[in-house]
Amino acid sequence: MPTSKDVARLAGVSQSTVSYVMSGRRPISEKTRKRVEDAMAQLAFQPNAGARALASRRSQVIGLAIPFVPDLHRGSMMGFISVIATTARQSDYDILLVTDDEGPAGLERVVGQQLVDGLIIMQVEGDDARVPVIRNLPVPSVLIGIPDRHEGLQCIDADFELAGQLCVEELAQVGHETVTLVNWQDAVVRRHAMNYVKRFHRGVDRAAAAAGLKVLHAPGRITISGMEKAVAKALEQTKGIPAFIAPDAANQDLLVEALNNLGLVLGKDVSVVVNCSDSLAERQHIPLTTIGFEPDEVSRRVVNMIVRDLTDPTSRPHEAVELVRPVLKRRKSTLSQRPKR
Amino acid sequence: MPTSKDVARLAGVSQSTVSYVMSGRRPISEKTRKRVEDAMAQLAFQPNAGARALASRRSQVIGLAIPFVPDLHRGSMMGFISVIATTARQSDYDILLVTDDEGPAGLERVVGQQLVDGLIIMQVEGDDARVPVIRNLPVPSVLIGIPDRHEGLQCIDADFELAGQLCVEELAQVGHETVTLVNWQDAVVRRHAMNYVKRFHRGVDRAAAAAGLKVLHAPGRITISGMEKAVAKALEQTKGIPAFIAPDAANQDLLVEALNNLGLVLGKDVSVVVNCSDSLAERQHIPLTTIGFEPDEVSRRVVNMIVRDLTDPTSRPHEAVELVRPVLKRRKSTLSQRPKR
DNA sequence: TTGAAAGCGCTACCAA
DNA sequence: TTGGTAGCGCTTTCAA
Repeated sequence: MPTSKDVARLAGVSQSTVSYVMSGRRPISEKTRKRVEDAMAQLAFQPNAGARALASRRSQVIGLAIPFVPDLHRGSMMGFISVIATTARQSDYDILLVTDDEGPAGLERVVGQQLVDGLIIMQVEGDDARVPVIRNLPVPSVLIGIPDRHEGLQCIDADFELAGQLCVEELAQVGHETVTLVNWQDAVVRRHAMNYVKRFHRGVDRAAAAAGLKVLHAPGRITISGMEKAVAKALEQTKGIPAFIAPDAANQDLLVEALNNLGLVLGKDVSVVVNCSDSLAERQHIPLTTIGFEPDEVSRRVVNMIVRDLTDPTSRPHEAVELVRPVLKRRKSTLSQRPKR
Repeated sequence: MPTSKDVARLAGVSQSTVSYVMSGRRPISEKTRKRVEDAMAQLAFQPNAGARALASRRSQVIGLAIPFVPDLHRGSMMGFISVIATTARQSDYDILLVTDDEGPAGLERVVGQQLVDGLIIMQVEGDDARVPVIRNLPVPSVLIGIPDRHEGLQCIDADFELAGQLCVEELAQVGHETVTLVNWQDAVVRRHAMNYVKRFHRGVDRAAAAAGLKVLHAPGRITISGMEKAVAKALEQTKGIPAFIAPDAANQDLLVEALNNLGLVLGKDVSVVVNCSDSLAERQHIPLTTIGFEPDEVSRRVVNMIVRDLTDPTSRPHEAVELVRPVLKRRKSTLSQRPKR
């Protein structure tokens, strides 16, 4: 493999000139630049990453901490990862995976070995063991998800509170007076209760209070019979035409099925609005009014945040919480337009 | 950050001794080893990856080429990635992502920069543009999927031919004389026609010939009405109780729905066997007899293949095609036990 | 069983 | 606008 020394010799310049042509860190005359670039092309030169990292103390690699148990959200996760990797490349960074089964120690390892210049942490929970660790790491990191204690950290997440609010407003607008919020399934609640689940609920409750709506809370059943019971109970306690908000993807199909089984016609006898917490694109097929997020946007923004930290030497450890706006997809046919008063 | 020089000083040995303690490449007395290890622990020493890569000419990183368009199989993909990363760590390798949108050039880049010691290529198609490129790369690589021309390459894939065969045998065993094979959806066929689609069909056709069954081919519709037409047509041409094989996940739900709509009772009026090309685990909820693959096994084996290449200096570029056996999950209730003769 | 020292290929400082 | 050169932190040969 050719080295920059070979390039320098062929171009008749010094090795440092070759280096400066690559980095652009000092002015080079058009003439020598051309000679160097020709030589590089002729030799098919590629700079050695290890040597570069050693000399410059920057690896041009970002560590991406991926969740170990991808049974929930597994589909959307993939979208995040590939967009993150693609976006990182645009700024000349590569992505190295850090799996969760190494635990927080994995983060210390890749940083300690100076394999990575920074970290992106996916699926951050309210009380996440990785958070105290990254606080003490000498590299910048950006979190996807908002931990309870996030002073001094940079986080980005979907705005679940706003999503909850929009769901309610949508239903209030067509005249509903009572809405039933179907919770996430238990596994999710257990894991993320203190995080986005809470934020979504808060958005729902506040908007309902503001609009004078009553909110019924149904548990997030994962069986059809459980769901039917929950729906029946909600119906009893609802006056006027019932309305449902179902944020958990696993429950959305069940809810529709349960309503069907009970002989309720969507958009006529009942309204349903769902929140797609993960990927909007993925659940396009659901014929419901949905509020979801563009996963690509989160990915792009998270990369931009860390790249800025990595390239801009000023403005260091500043706290920032970015919330990504949900996108509403309205399907009129699933909203009952004439609720009884 | 402490260096191996610092460790050496603290332990009162030379830097080379520290290096040999880490690599184990030469005998060290128990006494000095202890001193060095204590010093390392005391300083929380971590070797600098760049320096190590530069000096040893091995980065201990494996490049993982992930598909750009993960709309199909997106869920299972995630499982592959995390298991690959986890398994690689057991052999002290990290995983660097190479996105497909850099094209084959991305592979040349990471190898040329000596960022990676080897490559794992996911989702290889029959006629894959990356294949000619990796042939000329000076590092080992392992493919997931089998390209048409694979002389001298190391590939691993699910055994789709065997899967097709098992589907047919399962139906033959309960007495069916005609089976209808519902094709993959068009998008998949277009992309993978020459690869696993063909292999699955071959398995079906051969087993059918051997058992004296007739095979009807239905197109892989993606609308319910299209599916109903296809089913109706299949019924006309079937004598005895009809049986279906539906390998494409997207079609499986549709098929069941279409059968329902036509008033056919699964396991009584009709038998259905499906192949889950991607992840067995993911589609456990389907109440059908399925033939699928353990995605984790593919992932583990692919990593083991490349690690062996990377660590065992002998036995180089050898061709190998490993096929992973499908796993049958039988649900008696979905197989009609008394077909007419 | 251990040490000394020469690089690995690049960056960046100091001069010119 | 360019060149010379001293490292970056590790591995590995050569000697002892």
